[in-house]
Amino acid sequence: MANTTNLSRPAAVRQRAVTMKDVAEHAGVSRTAVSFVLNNRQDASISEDTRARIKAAVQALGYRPNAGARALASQRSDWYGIVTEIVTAPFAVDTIKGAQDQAWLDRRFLLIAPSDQADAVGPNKGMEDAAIEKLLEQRVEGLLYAATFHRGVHVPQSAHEVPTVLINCFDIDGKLPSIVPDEHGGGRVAIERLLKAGHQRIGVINLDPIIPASVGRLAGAREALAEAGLELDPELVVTGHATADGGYDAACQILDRYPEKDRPTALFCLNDRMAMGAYDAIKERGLRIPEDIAVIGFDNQELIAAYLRPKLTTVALPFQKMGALGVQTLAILTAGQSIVANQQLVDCPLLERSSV
Amino acid sequence: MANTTNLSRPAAVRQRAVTMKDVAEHAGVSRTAVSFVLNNRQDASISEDTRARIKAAVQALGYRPNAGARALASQRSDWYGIVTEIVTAPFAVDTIKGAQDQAWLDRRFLLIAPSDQADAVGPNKGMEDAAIEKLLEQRVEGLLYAATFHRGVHVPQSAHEVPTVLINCFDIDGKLPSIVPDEHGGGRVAIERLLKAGHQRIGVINLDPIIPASVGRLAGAREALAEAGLELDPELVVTGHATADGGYDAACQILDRYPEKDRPTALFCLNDRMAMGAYDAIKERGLRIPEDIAVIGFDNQELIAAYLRPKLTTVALPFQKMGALGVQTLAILTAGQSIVANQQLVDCPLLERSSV
DNA sequence: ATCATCTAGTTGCGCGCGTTACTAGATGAT
DNA sequence: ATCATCTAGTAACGCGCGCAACTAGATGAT
Repeated sequence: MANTTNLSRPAAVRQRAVTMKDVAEHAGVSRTAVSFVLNNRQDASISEDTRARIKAAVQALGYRPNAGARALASQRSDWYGIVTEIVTAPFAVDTIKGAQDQAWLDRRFLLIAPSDQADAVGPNKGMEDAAIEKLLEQRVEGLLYAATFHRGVHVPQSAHEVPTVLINCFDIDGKLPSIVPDEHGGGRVAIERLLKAGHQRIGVINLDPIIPASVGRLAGAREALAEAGLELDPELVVTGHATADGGYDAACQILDRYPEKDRPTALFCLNDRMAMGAYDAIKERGLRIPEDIAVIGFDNQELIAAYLRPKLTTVALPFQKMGALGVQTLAILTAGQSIVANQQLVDCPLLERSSV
Repeated sequence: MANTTNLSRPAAVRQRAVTMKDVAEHAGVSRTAVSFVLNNRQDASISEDTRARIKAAVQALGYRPNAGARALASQRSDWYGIVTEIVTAPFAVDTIKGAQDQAWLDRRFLLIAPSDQADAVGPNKGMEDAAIEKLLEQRVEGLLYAATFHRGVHVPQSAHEVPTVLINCFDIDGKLPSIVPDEHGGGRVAIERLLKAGHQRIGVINLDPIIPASVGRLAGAREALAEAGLELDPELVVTGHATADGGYDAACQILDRYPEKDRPTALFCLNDRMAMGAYDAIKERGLRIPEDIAVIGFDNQELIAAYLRPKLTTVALPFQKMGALGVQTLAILTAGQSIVANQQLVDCPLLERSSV
C-alpha cells in the first residue's frame, strides 16, 4: 500500500550537511578513496599517508555518514523493526531493551513502532498495520513482533514480507518462528523453591485457566510436586481476577477455608499483582510473611516485587533475553540461514527475595 | 564523527522491491507521473483517467515507497529522534507514547534511542553520545531528550546540531528549550484536595530536599496551606529515602511521634513508592485509609497507585502530555519559527481514587 | 493562418553513497 | 628494452526518488 503524503511542506533552513565530496576535496582525493577508507575496504589499496589525510579531513569537517543514502546504495539498511504495545505494557520496555542492546552489539539499529494489539479488533485495528507499513517503508530487514502477555496472535499480512520473529506470543495462523517463556519450567522452579523451604501444603492463586501462562505454570507446578510424591489439592487452587483485588479475594478464600492446622503454609501466586493483594489478606489476618505463610509470585514486575514488604520472591519472565534472542534469530534469518527450532523456549529464572 | 562499519556482510537474497519505475511501466506512463500522483501534487496536471491507472498499478504491484530514497531526494526525513533511559524507567514509556502519538498525527516518525543517562559519568558515558550520533546519521530533523526524573542535565554537544527539546529536565549549560512538570502546581493541588476533605493537620513525607521535585511540590503545598490560613508544621515534614522502605520508616516516625489526638489526619507522600510504604505503616497500626488517615501520593506510578488497596489518590506527572508537547515544540522549531517560552510548564492533574 | 495559452504529461538532473571497472605510473623479471 | 605485475588510486554508474524545466498536441483568440 502506498501512502500519498504531501511532502511540499517548507523545509527548515539549515546549512547543508558535510558530504563525502566535501571530505574528498578537503583531503585532495577522489570521493571513492574516501568511501574506501570509511568502509575500511581491504581490497582497495590506499596508502597509509592518504588514509591519514582522509581521516583527518573527516574529523576536521565533522563528517557524518548519511544512513539513508548508504542504505540506498548498498541495498541493506542494517535496521530491524519492532512492533509492540508500548504504553499499556510495563514489560514492553524490557523486551525493547534486550533487543536494542543486542542490535547494538550487532551494529544494527532498531526502529520501534507502537501498536495497540489489544484493540486489534477495535478502532485501532488500522494502527498496527500502518505501523508495520511504516517500518517496511524504512526498508527494515526484519521484524520483531512482541506481545505483552503470552498468547496466540494473528500477525498482519504485511509482516510476512520480511523475516519476522514473534516474541512472547505465537502465530495462530501460520508458521512464523516464535520465542516464548518456558512457563512450565517456571512453574516447576517456583514449587521446587517452596518444597526446598519445607512447604508441603501449597495454595495456588490461579489465572484464567485457558491462557498459556496458567496452563504451563500449573503443569510445571504439578510435575514438581509429583516428583516429591505430592499432589496439588484441587481445593487449594483458586482462580482470581488478575489484579491485586483478585489476589486479595482469592487469598481470603484460601486462608479462611481451613482451621489453622490445615491452612497451606505457602501461596504460589501466578502473577505479582495478585501476590500484592495476597500480601494484604495475609497481613490483615495478623500472619507474617514468610514465617507463617510464604509467598511466591510470577512475572517479576519490578515496581511491585521489589517494593513490597517483605520483598517478593518471584519467577521472572525473561523479557530482555527474549528480546535479545529475537534479534539473534532475526540475524540468522536475514542472513538466509535457517534456524534450529520454530519455537524457542527461554528459561524463567527464580528471583530470590524475602517472601519465602 | 564518522563510523567505519564494514558493510561487506553478504546481503540476504530476496527479490527486488517494487519501485516507481515498475509502477510507471505497468501503468504505461513516466515515472514522474507516478511521483506526482503519489505525492498528490496540485501543480501538476494528470488526468483522472491516468491517475486511476497509476493507483491501480500501485495496488496491483504492491508498491511501497522507499522512505530512505524519498528522504534523500527531498532532503527531509520526517523523523524525529528521542533519547531516553528506556529500561530503568517506568515513566519513559509514557513520554515515548505521548511523543509517538503526536508524531503520528504530524505524519512523522519517531526514532527511539536508548541511553543510560544515569551513568552518564560512568562506563556508559559513550553510549548516549553514540546513540545521538546514530540518530543524526539517520538525519533526524530534531531531537527530544527526556529524563526520567525532573533534574538539570548536560546535553551532549552533538545534540546542538539540530533543534533539540528537553523533556522533564532542563539544560544546565545552555539555552535549550525545555518542558517540565509544574511541580509547584501539583503540590498545591494535592494539599487543596486534602483541605477540601477537611484535613488541617497534614504530614509530609519528603524527598531529597534539593531536587526540583521536592522544592516545587513543597512550595506549592505551603502556598495552598497559607491561603487557608495554615502553616506547614516543620515537625511534620520528614525526609525519607525514595523507596517503599523509606516511606515506611518516615510514616512510622510521624505516626509514632504523637498521641492520637495530635496525630496528623493526612499524609502527603511526595512519591507513590513512599506512599506504598506508608500504607504498610498505617495498616500495621490498625488504622484505616482513608477513614483514620488519608494518603495522597505523587507521580501516579500506575502499577502502584492503581493496585494499592485502597487505590491511591495521587497527583500525576504528565509524561504523555510532555511528550506530545515536545513534538509540537519541535515541529515549530524545525519549521524555523521561534517558540513562546524557553521553559514550558505542564499541569500535574489530581487523580482521584480512594485514599482520601 | 498565426500566435498565445492550456492540458497532460515527459526528460533529465541531483540527492549521498557503494561499487565495478578502469588507468597511470612504479617495479621487477627476462 | 619489453612485457607483466603491482600500487595507488580515479571515473562513472546506479540505488529510488523529488522536482525544475521542457514539450507535443489541443484549444481558443485575433
